[in-house]
Order: sequence, then C-alpha cells, then structure tokens
Amino acid sequence: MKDVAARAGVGLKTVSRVVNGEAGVTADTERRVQEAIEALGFRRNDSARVLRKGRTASVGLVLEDLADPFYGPLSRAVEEVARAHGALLINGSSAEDPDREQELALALCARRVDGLIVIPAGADHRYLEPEMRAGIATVFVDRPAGRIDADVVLSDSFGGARAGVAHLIAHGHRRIGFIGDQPRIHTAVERLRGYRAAMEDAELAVDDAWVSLGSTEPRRVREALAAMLSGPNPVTAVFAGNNRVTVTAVRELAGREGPVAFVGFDDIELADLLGITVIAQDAAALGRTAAERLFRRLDGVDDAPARTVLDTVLIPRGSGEIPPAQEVSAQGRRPR
Amino acid sequence: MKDVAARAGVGLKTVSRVVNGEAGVTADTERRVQEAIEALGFRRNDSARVLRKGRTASVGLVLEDLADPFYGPLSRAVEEVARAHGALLINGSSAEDPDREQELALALCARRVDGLIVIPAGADHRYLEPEMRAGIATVFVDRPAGRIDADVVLSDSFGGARAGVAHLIAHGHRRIGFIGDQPRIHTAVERLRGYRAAMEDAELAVDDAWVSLGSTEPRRVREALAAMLSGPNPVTAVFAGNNRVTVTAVRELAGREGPVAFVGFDDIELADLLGITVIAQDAAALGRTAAERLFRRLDGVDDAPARTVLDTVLIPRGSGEIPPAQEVSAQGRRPR
DNA sequence: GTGAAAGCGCTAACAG
DNA sequence: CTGTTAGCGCTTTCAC
Repeated sequence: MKDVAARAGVGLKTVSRVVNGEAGVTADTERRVQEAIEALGFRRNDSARVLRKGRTASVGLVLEDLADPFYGPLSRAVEEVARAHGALLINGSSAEDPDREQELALALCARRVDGLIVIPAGADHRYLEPEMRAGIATVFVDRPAGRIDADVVLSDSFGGARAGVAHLIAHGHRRIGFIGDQPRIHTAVERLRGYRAAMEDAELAVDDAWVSLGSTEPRRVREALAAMLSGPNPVTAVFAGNNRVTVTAVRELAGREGPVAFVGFDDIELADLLGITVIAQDAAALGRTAAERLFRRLDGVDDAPARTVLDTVLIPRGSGEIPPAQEVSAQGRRPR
Repeated sequence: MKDVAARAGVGLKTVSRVVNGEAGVTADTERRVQEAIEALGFRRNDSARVLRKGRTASVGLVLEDLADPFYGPLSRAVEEVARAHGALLINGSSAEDPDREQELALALCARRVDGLIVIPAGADHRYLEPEMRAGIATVFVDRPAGRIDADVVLSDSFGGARAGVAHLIAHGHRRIGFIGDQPRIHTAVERLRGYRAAMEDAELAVDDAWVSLGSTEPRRVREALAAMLSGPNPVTAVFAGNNRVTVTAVRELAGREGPVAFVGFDDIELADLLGITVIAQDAAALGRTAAERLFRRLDGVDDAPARTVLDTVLIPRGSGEIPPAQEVSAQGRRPR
C-alpha cells in the first residue's frame, strides 16, 4: 500500500480511501491510484486490516464430519447466511472427539472469528466462557451446549423418534427395536427417550435386548441388529437413531428373509427409491437458523439465550408400513 | 499480552516465549506468567501474529458445493492433511459460478492463506497469476486450470467413461445414450469424449439425439432421458455423466416399464442396494493428493507444475449388465 | 480533498 | 535467562 501511494504520488490514507471505496477522493486522483494498484498487482492485506478494525468478517463452524451427508448441507446453509453478511466461513471437523472440538473452537477464537457455531462433541463447554465474555458470539446447533448458558438450535429428536415409533405401533408392531448412536451424544439419548415414550404411550413393555446404543460403525450396528432379531423374543420392527445407522440397517435388512418393518431418523438420498420410511429433519434449516441467530447477535441484539426447536417430518415410504410378520405372512417387500 | 506482562511483572517478550512454548524461561517465571494468563483469560491474537510472521497457517479451498456428497469427502480429506500440517482450512462454495469462484479465491488471497486449492467453475484463471507470483501456492483439483500453468489433480474422466460405455457395449448394447453436465465443465466434455471413443472403438454410430449435455437439474435430466428413450431410434442403455444426473436418472428409470441398462459416473450412497453399476472415483484421494502437493510446495519444493491423474474403478452391480430388450427376445430367451 | 502520525497485538533482532 | 526496540500493513484521528 505504501508502494502504491509512492507510485501514485499520493498519501497512504488516500490509497486506503480508494481501496475501501470511501468518499472524498477526486475522480482524477482515484484513477491514478487505481492505475498504481493495477500496475503493482496490489491486494489489501486483510490480516492487517483485521488487526486494526477488530472484526475479521469471518465465522467459525465446528462440526462432526464435513463428509457426513447430514452436515454438508448444514454447513452450506451457514455459509450462505455468512455470505449474505459479507463473512467467510471457516469450518473444522471434530471427528466426534471432545478434545478436538475444544482445540478447534479455541483455534478459531484465536483467529478472532466474529462468531462461532458449534455442533458439540463434548458435554462441557465452559472452556468457551472466557471467549464469549471477550465478545465472540456463540451458537450451538444440533445438540445443546454443556454446562453453559447459550443459544441453541435443535431438531425435535424426542418428538420425532416418538412419532416414528408410534407409526410402527400403529401398524401393528408390539416388539420394536432401537439402534442409536453413542449414549454420550445428546440426540441419541433424546431419540431413545422418544422411543420409550411411544412404547409407554401404547402400554408396551420394552425388553432390554431391543435397545442398543453405541458406535455407528457398520459392524456394531450389524451385531446389534442380529441380536434383536434373533433370540427368544425377536423384534418385528426396528427404529434407527440416525443416518449412519439407517444405511447399515437397510443394507442388512435387505439381505434377510422375513420382512422387518423399519423407520429411520434422518432422510437419506434415494431413500424414496428404496421405500424407506424416515423421520426427516431439515439440516439446512438448522444451519440457517443458527447462523441467523448468530448474526443477529453480531448486530448487537442482546436478549437472553434462547433454545429453538425445529420440527421433524414423518415421511412414509413403505418400510415403516409393513405389518408384523406373524400377523400377515410374507407380504412382499419392494424389490430394487 | 501487555496486560499479562504487567500482571506477571515480566517483559513482553517473556510472555511471548511462554505462550509459544519457546525455551529460555525459568520454571518459576513461566508459572507466574501462566497464572497471569489464566487470571486474565488471555488468548493470543493470531491476526497480529500472522501480520508479523507472514504465514497464516491456513489454506483455502474453493469448491462447487459443500452440500454435494462428492465434495464433502474431498473437503474433509483436504482438512485432514491441513491439520497434519498444523493448518486450518477455509472453504467456500462457488455454486458453479465463475464470478463467485473468482470473488472467493481473491477473498481468500486477501486473507493471505498460505495456499489455495481450487475446483474450477470458470475456464480462465489468469486472475490468480499475480497472487501466485506473490507466493500463494495454488493447486487445481477435479478440473484443470484455465489458461494458466499450475498443478492439477484429476480423475481419469475420459478413461472412466470409455470403460463404462465399453461395459454396456460388451453386454450387447448398440444404442447408448449419454447425459452429462454443462459443456463448459471440463469433466463433462472429457466424459463425453470417453463415450464417443468407446462407441468408435466398437464401430458404433452415435445418433445426436442420444447425447445431451446441460444442467443437472432434475427436470432437464428427465427431459433428456425421455427424449432419448422415445423417438424412432431409442437407446437401450444410458450412461450418466455424474452423481447428480445418476440420482435423477435412476429415479426415472425405476418408474419405467421396459428394462434400460444404466451405468453412472461417480458412486453414490446405497447404490449397492439399488444395484447401480458405476464408475467410481475416489473423492477423498483427490483431495488428499491435491493437499499433499500443496503442502509440498509450501515446504519449498519448486519443480515444474505437474498433472496427476487418478484411476477410476468400474463397479458392476446389476444395472449395467442388463442386456438390451430387443436382442433378448430375438435370441429366443424368455424374458421374465 | 488530502496527508502525517499513532497504534492495533504480536514477534524478530538485538541487547543486557 | 530476560527485556527493549522496531516494525508487520493497515485504519483512525486530526490537522492541513
């Protein structure tokens, strides 16, 4: 910038004015400055600008895994809102590791992002308190913040799971299995709670063997599924706690003989063709809502932290409407 | 930091040493500084650090759409490599708009990312020349750079498409359709070239009505498909140019009567259950390879820009092995 | 309308 | 081992 000023024969501040489109520069002067900028291939150094202005025009997003088809659209939605506010998005994957979540969140704070959106992997976010006090607006999404008071945007995991299981019950099932994510993940617990509530609503007892929380690794899901489908008291229907579980469960069930009814939490691509009934949540809406709240905070709105819960939708496509095997024998499943 | 120094009763540089874990500080002094840091909730301001050091320890990635299941894993792979090198990843979506690509790439350069990975939307990247000369290492991935000499990492679009179409030909098809992305996208053109090469290899003529390039919007794809399946000279097999086209085509074909053979470029989730034969490319490997090349550049390796081409794999799953409807009955086999 | 000087928070390069 | 000084490139303030 110094070089540009020298070449154009003007002061430093004048170049700054031109670069930032501020008023108070003659058309002629401006032209001379523009020429110098062009000739020198000058581009403003935003690091220096940030240092001076205090705002970085960027927001951070800590999520679980960018490669997960649920988080991709969420991140994209945040990006679009950020873009509308002239901000860039820096996102990082925690890989569901609380330490890595913290490391990433603090690294983003050190970069002085204006705001932070976090999909919690851990259960304790007090480490963010100093940062929030220092002025970094923070919104939690998909899962609530732990041990800290902050804005939260969630899907209705409890209600969604309850509706999905009630749907299976309405179709005649009495023995229903639940396979979910790790018990330290809030949504997993909420969805299990929804499952239990639906069973209780229908006055159905739950056999411990029907419930399995744990990793979403295919092997773990396969074993859980096999266990609840065999044994003395096998289930006739299965509810899956998230998209990863659904994918593996659908694969397994497709390879089996008898029909097993199925409903999964989260919609997945081509589920329509496979006839999979799901409880769909809107990942993009989740991201958009969280980002909008964040920017409202950045615009100075300072009301109490709020919890927003977005509805889920039951989409019947066939797999959830299969009656229990005993009641109606071998009703064909849809091929391909 | 000044405050920390004052509170700990030490010099500024000593605090800097502690914060950066440099040697040359007594255990006792260090403890005092740590206490002050704790008490004041101090966190180093990376903007200032960057300004001083010249390196931001961040890389930029300009891609088409983070919500696309092909780019999610690619981005994640880049992130992992960046993380291994202590760098953060800033990514932005161009939405397949050349202007937006340029805007984003330049914004990242203004932030002084150390390196840039670009999935081109546009065909002319000379706008990056000054930046590259100014020291921002740049690698193009998935599609080649336009009018500029730079590192490029690609999948073998031509070879993959050729193999896929040859596969259909080997299964008896003579009239094969091709539906691809916009003709200004390099991979679309390459894949079409592969299609033509395979047809030529088999000495098959190509009817113009069988080939359709354009948007991947479902409506456009549906219309293209309907057109080549009706008319005087209908195709018996279809090759899809990318994942988006595949999804729509598979939906459409599932709703039709007669069997139409199908092979798609790009693997998609649950394609195994749907029995879709695909040419799979490894998005993660693409990202990893590009990122590794980028960091090699950042480590000072300065050989000539190279073009790396990754192989694709044909995965037969059923849809590509269906024989043509007419031929089967002509040979007297009973269709079932 | 324009420019000189001060300083954002940090680190490199030297002193002590 | 520790501290002082001088900037990194920009914007802010205030004078011209």
